[in-house]
Amino acid sequence: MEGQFGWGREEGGWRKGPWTAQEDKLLVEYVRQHGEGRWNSVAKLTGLKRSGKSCRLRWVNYLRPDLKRGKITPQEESVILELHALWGNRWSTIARSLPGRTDNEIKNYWRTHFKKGKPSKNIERARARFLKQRREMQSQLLLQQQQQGQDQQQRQRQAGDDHDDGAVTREASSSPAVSLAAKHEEDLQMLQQDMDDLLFQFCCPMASSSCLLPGATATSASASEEGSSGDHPQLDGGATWGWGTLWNLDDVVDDVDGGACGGWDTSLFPLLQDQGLAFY
DNA sequence: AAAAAATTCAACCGCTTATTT
DNA sequence: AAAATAAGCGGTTGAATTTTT
Repeated sequence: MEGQFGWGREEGGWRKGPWTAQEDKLLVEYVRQHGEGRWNSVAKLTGLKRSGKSCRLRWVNYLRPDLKRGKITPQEESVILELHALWGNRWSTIARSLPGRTDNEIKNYWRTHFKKGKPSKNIERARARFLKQRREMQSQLLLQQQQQGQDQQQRQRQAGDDHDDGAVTREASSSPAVSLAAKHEEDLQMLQQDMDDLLFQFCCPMASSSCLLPGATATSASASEEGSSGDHPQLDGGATWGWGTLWNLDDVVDDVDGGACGGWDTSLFPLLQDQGLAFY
């Protein structure tokens, strides 16, 4: 099928380009026998003419059995958006929260769907999903509150049968149920603010001054749009998207050891927690 | 119907970080 | 302790595919 093109020929002893089914088979068999790792010995032991680097990449991004094939779901997309807002282009870190997805896949997804300069239908769809998700959370919360209110009234009535006073004020100030609800609402409000900021960025690309991150400075914001040299960074009118401010967090979030995310209140992202996804 | 443009994504590269010798 | 090797990461590329004109 291939080989007739320049792509896929040998170079410096190593084959390059797309993998054939036979090559895949060899690699899979190697991993079955020897486990993951020691990629440089794949060539020695199997005769496969691929560099260790290439073998590792093929395994990690394509052959691994725990990979989830198929399209990114709306839920996954939400997670990607939230985590990218948190961590910027730390694709592997983001990937850790999406079982079965590779950093490469997420990176590709982000670039094709949300990269600046491509304000497309995709963004509109994402926006619509954001709004929908928000509405759902809102109504859910409302329902919860109503239910809690009813419970409370009931309890008050019961308490009122014995002692008519005191119970109400105590309830309001120290009941765990109430403070929990308040906390939840606080979280929701903060999330909504985040979403709004995000949407604002989506809708008003030129308004780059606002920043989600406490303590983030605008110093590097205008300087370079995430490092990519000026190939297609500009919108038709010459306006650039303001992502730089939002996404380049390396200076802000200094992960001290192994990608730990110091100082972030994870309750800001209830979506992730609801889905049982891990924070680092 | 076909040519052009846009999109997708697997695989590459160079660089950094971790591990081994 | 340091040099060598391996693994990991993020940016970029370009062939194949899909969509638009």
